[in-house]
Amino acid sequence: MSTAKRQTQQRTAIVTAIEGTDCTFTPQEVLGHAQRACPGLGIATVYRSIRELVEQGCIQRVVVAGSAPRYERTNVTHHHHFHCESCGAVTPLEGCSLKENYRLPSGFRASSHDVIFTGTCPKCADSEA
Amino acid sequence: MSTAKRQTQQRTAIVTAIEGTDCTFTPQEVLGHAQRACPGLGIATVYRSIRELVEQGCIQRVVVAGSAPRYERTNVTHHHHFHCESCGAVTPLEGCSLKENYRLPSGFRASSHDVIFTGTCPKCADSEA
DNA sequence: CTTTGATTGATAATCTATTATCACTTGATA
DNA sequence: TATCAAGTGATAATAGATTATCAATCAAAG
Repeated sequence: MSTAKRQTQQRTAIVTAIEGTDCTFTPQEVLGHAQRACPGLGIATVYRSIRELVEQGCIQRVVVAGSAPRYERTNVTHHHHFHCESCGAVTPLEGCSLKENYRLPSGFRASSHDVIFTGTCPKCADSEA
Repeated sequence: MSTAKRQTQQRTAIVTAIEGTDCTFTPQEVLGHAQRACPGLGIATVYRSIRELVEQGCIQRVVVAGSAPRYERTNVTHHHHFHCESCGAVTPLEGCSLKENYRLPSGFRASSHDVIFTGTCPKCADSEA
């Protein structure tokens, strides 16, 4: 996963941070992780790299509930998401929960689909109990 | 569906406009429809009424792709959405396309779920051809 | 019909995400 | 190593959605 012509500490740190995520991420989260390897890193550079990676098709924007816009690597297997209303975490759910034989009404052509479950994650369910 | 104490032309027009939608709507769309019955209507009043209706549980916020935030009546039968990348329209899809026997990993408790198909709607597919 | 506080419209303000600007820094090449 | 355009950080600017403000209006009650 390369972002552009020059290899800079910043880009390396950003790409490494993104590759380290297990699911979706926000620009702010990337900033936080990448700053460990690259302390002075600024948010503008994160946005620049994210835009490049989107243009390259390495990552894509995904929409999860009312939270801030998120991105996700495209080189991951098909999966869906669980959004915890309590802690805000977005967790990947393996596999696809759609009916195998589901068909859209005639005329509709879907290039992709998303399934988002909303509720309470195990961690928050425990702390509530 | 009432919104508050006084019955005003504005609230009536807004509620009527919302009841007339077949699926999701944005504040701007409500403004446009309600202004037919109530010409001077301002966007602030639409936002005020929408907030009241959300607090009353009559409508809820839904998230559809990268489009502006949308709302939807809660008194509709369970369904999902198709988002046309070409024209931006959001169309309701009857029924539920999830596997009947689908179970979340242990520990997760979902209070709701959303399925969003993205692609081309019949209208746009026709005009492309 | 008068009163009065709820409601409204216009618009300024706010909030958050994202982009543009620009002087300074630095990777890659000669 | 010297050069120089790509890249960067700080921050101002932008954009869009939503909320706050406030004087004017109006529904409802007497």
